Amino acid sequence: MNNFVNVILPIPLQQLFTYSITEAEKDFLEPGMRVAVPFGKSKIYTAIVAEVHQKEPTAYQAKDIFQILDERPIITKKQLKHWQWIANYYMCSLGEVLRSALPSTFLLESETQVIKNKEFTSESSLTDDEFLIIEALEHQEVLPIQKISAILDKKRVLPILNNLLKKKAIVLQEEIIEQYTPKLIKYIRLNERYIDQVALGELLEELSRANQQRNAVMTYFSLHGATKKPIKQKQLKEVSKVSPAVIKALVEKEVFEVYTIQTDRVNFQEATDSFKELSEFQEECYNDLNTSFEKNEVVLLHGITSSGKTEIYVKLIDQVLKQGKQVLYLVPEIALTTQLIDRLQKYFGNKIAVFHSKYSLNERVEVWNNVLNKSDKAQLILGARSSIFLPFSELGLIIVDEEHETSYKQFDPAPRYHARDAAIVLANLHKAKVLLGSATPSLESYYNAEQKKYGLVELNRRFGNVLLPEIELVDIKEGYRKKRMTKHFSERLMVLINEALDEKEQIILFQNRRGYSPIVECKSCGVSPQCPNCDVSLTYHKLRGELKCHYCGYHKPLPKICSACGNPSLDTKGFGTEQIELELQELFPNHKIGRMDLDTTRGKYGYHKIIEAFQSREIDILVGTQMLSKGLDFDNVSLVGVLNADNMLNFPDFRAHEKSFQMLLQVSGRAGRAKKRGKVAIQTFNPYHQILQQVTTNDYATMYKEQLYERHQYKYPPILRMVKITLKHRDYIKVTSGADWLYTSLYNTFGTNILGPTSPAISRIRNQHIKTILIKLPQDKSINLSKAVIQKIKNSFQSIPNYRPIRFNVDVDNY
DNA sequence: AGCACGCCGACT
DNA sequence: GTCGGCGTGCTC
Repeated sequence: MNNFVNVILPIPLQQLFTYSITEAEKDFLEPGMRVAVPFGKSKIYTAIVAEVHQKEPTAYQAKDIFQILDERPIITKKQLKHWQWIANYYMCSLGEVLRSALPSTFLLESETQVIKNKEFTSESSLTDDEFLIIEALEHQEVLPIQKISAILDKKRVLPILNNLLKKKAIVLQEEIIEQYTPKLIKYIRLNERYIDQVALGELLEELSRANQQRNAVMTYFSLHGATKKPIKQKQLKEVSKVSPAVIKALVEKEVFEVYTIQTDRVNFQEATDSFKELSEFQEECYNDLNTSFEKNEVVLLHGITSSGKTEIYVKLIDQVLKQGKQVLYLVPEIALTTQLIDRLQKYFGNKIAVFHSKYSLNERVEVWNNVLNKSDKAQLILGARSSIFLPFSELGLIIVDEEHETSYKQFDPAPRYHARDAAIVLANLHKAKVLLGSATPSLESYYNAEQKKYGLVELNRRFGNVLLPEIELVDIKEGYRKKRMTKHFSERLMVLINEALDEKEQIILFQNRRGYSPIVECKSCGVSPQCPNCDVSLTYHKLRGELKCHYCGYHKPLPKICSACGNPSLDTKGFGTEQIELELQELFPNHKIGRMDLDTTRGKYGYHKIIEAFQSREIDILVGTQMLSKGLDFDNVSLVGVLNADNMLNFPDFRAHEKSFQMLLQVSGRAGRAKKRGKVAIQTFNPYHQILQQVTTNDYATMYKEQLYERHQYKYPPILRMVKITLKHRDYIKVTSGADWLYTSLYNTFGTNILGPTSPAISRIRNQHIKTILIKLPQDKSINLSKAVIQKIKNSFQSIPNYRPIRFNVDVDNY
């Protein structure tokens, strides 16, 4: 009987691929294992086994697999089901899901290696390039193709290599490179023969003249006696203060032995704190949640900022861990949650594993393996959106914290999934519960709760009855008209800042734009420098004296004269965080100003440093973009200022109002903790805007009602679902005609439910012209059916030769 | 997606 | 004459 496997390859192709396997391989292979398979002319890829079967393909000859890479599945059956759901729902291939889901370390790829043929001698027959290669191979026997390319400084080296191959001068070989390197730590132990007291006495006697060596041995004993644990070489060196040579000498004398243990790169301490006593309201909320979970799979917890949601989560987590089940705690942006990690770590100690993209690949593999092995170290997983892809075996609870955050949605590349929604499906597969938590729930979740699809629990008290901050709107239209502004600060805001500084309290200022100023404009001719690759104005970054594009990374020095008219009359318009920071330094020279935005938080510990400096009160005023609004608690902040609320409100998106409300309330929540009532000042040109009014009264209910009414009126989610199609190409005419064609074909099925084609606000990025089409999925038809139609139209689109090179992205639930 | 193949214009 | 540009087709 012939045996075959269907495998998922990490490429964006819809189909699975079938390979032939031997009888022995059939007995060994299971879905979820990795195999290395030859693909195309020469490459070897890592694939995941999806199915083992006996159905021989008829249209082609299946190739043999190259190698089995695992002894047991590294992907669980539940994961494979979950992947399938994501691929179907978000209209992408399983291969794309695979690429996102698996740490890239697991995806070994072959690299072609060039090896010299030793029997080859007739070097005279070689061309110059060929000779260079052979010469390089004299020094180093094996060279990857890239190196060859570098040596010759040419891109196309394959023809040359083919000639060498013909002349039998070289051999090619595909090498698979294992990327994961376990971290090994050196330990020291005493040679067995000195366990005997007499032998030990003799040893010490023998070392009586070697003071340092004796010292090292004595230190070993005191360490060993104190901890009874294996002793690291490093530790011994540090405590005894001897040089490495001393230890080496003892090893050579066979007094000490060195051995290595593979360790995890990330280790947490044991738990140090016991759980906090819940307040009366928290306790009540906790009980409500448990009651709600009896009836609902998903419960939405709407708890105002500082209501102590985390403490309630902790109690729920503990309850689930005690049943021996795993808990996934999703957070929007893990790098911002060092405070949360610290807190959870105190309660759960080394049961926590953290998973996010700023971790190194090796660290991610370790977390993956720990989860797969159901290790004690990974009972509670704290992670960003991609942690829904970890190989859980027995998930009991998923917490989605700050459920409304947009960073749960992946926009590029595919799979364009929403981690909250994918988490609910994942929980379903595990029969686990989901808790969505937020102070400002997304309309869709609140709607689902209202429709009784989710349970709903509300928590309206701040912990310790701290009052909600007092929010005032400051009209800056007047201020500007009467020239009463101090740079970008209104009189009122200046008063509040001075008051807070006098009281030695800290201040957070929020401006949702980085750089110095978003537009540079010539006062003589009105021309402003644009990015050559994108359809945007360049942002001025004063510190670096540069004009920068925030979309493609293009940058150049600020020109002295206008490139259009030649006059030295360039001026800046609008302002970003950098300008605010500089203004503050001028206005408050005796206070320390900090800035937190994408530009200052690069690197693994970028955030950490700034947050710590602010927490330890080294910084008095912190200026930042929206990243300030996420999950940070500072106990000495009495004032939060929003410099301009209008650009958010006027953003051209159906969710602009909802998002503004959420962001403003979240930033406001940073004000006034423990001690006293905080103050929030929101500067705006339009203080009568209904959203701003709702923010001042913390009126979620009215905001929800009004926004939902509008969504009904204009048929937007959560009333309807949407799919967004994005077309991109370098040729403007090509995309435009493609978009028109697409509109016409979609019109037959969807009629007026299609919006577009439109050029987005930024219609060209990295020299790619963009067109978008929005499809509102009709309520009266099945969503799957509608998606099938879209898929069919996509296929026809791509079979038109002229449109084939146009990039075609489908984004389901593009919000 | 990646990669080979093949066809065409710009240079040693 | 070759190098390298990119359009086209295919991958079990």
